[in-house]
Amino acid sequence: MRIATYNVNGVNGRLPVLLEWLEATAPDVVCLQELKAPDEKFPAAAIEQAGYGAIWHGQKSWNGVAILARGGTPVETRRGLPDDPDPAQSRYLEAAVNGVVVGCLYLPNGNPRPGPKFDYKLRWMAAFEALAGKLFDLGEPVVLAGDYNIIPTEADVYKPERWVDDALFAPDVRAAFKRLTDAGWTDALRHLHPDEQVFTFWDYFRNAFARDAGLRIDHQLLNAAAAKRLKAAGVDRSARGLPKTSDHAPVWIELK
DNA sequence: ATGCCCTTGCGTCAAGGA
Repeated sequence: MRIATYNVNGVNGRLPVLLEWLEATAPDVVCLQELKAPDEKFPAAAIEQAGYGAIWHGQKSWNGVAILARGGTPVETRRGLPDDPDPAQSRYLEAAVNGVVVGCLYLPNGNPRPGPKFDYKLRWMAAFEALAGKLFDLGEPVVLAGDYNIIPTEADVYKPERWVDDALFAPDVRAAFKRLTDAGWTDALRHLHPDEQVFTFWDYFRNAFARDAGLRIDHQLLNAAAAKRLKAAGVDRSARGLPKTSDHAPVWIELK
């Protein structure tokens, strides 16, 4: 079972890229972030045509998350975080697919720091951490996949010194991510590629992708039941090179 | 220290992203 997460940066603007990638790689489950579309503008027909059932949690202009299942339909288990600090922002959706619980998240960016946006990021992370605590011991495999907007360590950014004041690399943000892995959640990509430089995002500025000036901010955290089944993980870098593409690349894991 | 690029929205600029 292959589970992918992909911040599409506008599901309608990137629809040709999304469909090309689905066709080329055929993941079993896909978590999408940054739909930037209200519910009624989610391209459900085109996605169904590609062979995927879907559930989505949209919002006008910003945010928005969706879960796709190849040849089926995800069974929704949660919409929004419990104690969400701002329920108007669509950033969390959760579903069961073939016995695996998949949480799809779009964690707030938090810039500029300090400020209200950074405070919101911290509050959102606290609510997410509380939910993760409940999900870990569910008994079934759980995968929390999405755009975390967190650079976990200096190894996850092309030039750490440039990012010391950024909300993605802030000490309390990195500490929150470390608390999750210390609690037993497995950072799938880093677990299988401990010494490799692996990026999932390259900004549109300064020809960043061509220079490989990237960040690793899209993650899949696995509870113990899911980690036992982890076989492989990787980044579909080729999608980042397509015309009119997202600034993120899809990240995938393979579970036995 | 700042802009770079790219998206959406009632829109020909602003705001958000990371």
